[in-house]
Amino acid sequence: MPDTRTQILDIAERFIRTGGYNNCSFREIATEIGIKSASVHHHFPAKQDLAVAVARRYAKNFRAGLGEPAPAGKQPEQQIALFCDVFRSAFASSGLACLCGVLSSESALLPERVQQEIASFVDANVVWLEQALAGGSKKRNKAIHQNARLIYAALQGAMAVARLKQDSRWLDDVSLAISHQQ
Amino acid sequence: MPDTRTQILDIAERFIRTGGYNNCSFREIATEIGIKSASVHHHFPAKQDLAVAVARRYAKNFRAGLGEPAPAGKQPEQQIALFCDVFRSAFASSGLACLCGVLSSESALLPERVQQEIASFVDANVVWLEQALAGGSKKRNKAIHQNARLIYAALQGAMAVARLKQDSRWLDDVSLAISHQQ
DNA sequence: ACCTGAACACCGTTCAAGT
DNA sequence: ACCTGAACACCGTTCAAGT
Repeated sequence: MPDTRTQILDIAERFIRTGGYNNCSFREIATEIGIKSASVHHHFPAKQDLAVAVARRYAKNFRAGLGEPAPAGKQPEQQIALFCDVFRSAFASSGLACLCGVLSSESALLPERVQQEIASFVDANVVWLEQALAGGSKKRNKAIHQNARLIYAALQGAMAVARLKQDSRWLDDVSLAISHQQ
Repeated sequence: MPDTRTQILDIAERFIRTGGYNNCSFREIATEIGIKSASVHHHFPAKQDLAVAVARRYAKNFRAGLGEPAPAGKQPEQQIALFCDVFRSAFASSGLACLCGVLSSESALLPERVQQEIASFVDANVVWLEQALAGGSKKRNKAIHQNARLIYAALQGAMAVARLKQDSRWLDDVSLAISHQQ
């Protein structure tokens, strides 16, 4: 049995990745654990503190899963395929979206600290993709820069539509289109 | 001065495109117009009725803006550029996201009728892109199918990040990457 | 047809109080 | 340190009542 703080983070992450910031309620978290909502505030004073903590933990796990920096000595195609597979397996196993994708599209209603946390996670992902596309070398050019953004944006968009239509083929098709253009 | 119903639709669309479904409140709409929230329910009995009406009107305007079906006799590159520009000019002029992109990433918390409305709007967009990529001919193949999905997903994702970072270059970069791979 | 006030169960947040 | 009950202003929704 994880401690209360970890339970709160787990449940909050699930709520946010399911339906966004407003779908994550202190009262529902409390009910699921079996405490009162005021007790959740003891661990995370305000909702933005909880969201920032969820985002930090999520980013750390995501980076650990990918390997950081992008593992050298592999072909760019393999690394890009690995990146795509993170999204595809998340959808296949849990149906949960990327925390980042959900919160990005809600950014206007997020506290600024939460926005900044999500923004730096996006940056980290794009840097990873640029490393992967450069194949471990130091070269960076406009094509790599734009292509990394394209891949990241397309996966976020495809994840959203796959969840909307409950159809993993959207993620499959976009992953294939990405790999074909390498 | 538009009628009350139109005012409600206008304000609701702005709220949803700013921060999603939960960011759109009957009470706030009512306050902005100068009536009571119970009066808004006279025009739209439940929130899902309002959301469906907003989605229908939005989809109609979007299609009218693009020209439907994709105007024949133009080069695919020009038509794809046109599609990208819809997103870029929406961001530049109003900072508002695509209604669809916002609601897609929240789909788990939407009433099913709203989900279906958004899903069919996505379909219409992809069909438009497939027509554009096929250059007016009847030919459809896997590459066109996947590419249309890639373009749509990438623009939705890029819009989300552009709003998160308040940086239109994300949309510019992704539009360029899309045009380069044609 | 259009609007309102009042009620209901929800929400985040605060705070004094308990252990 | 961790939890609670009670209060506050918010939310969608309903409904009887007004014009």
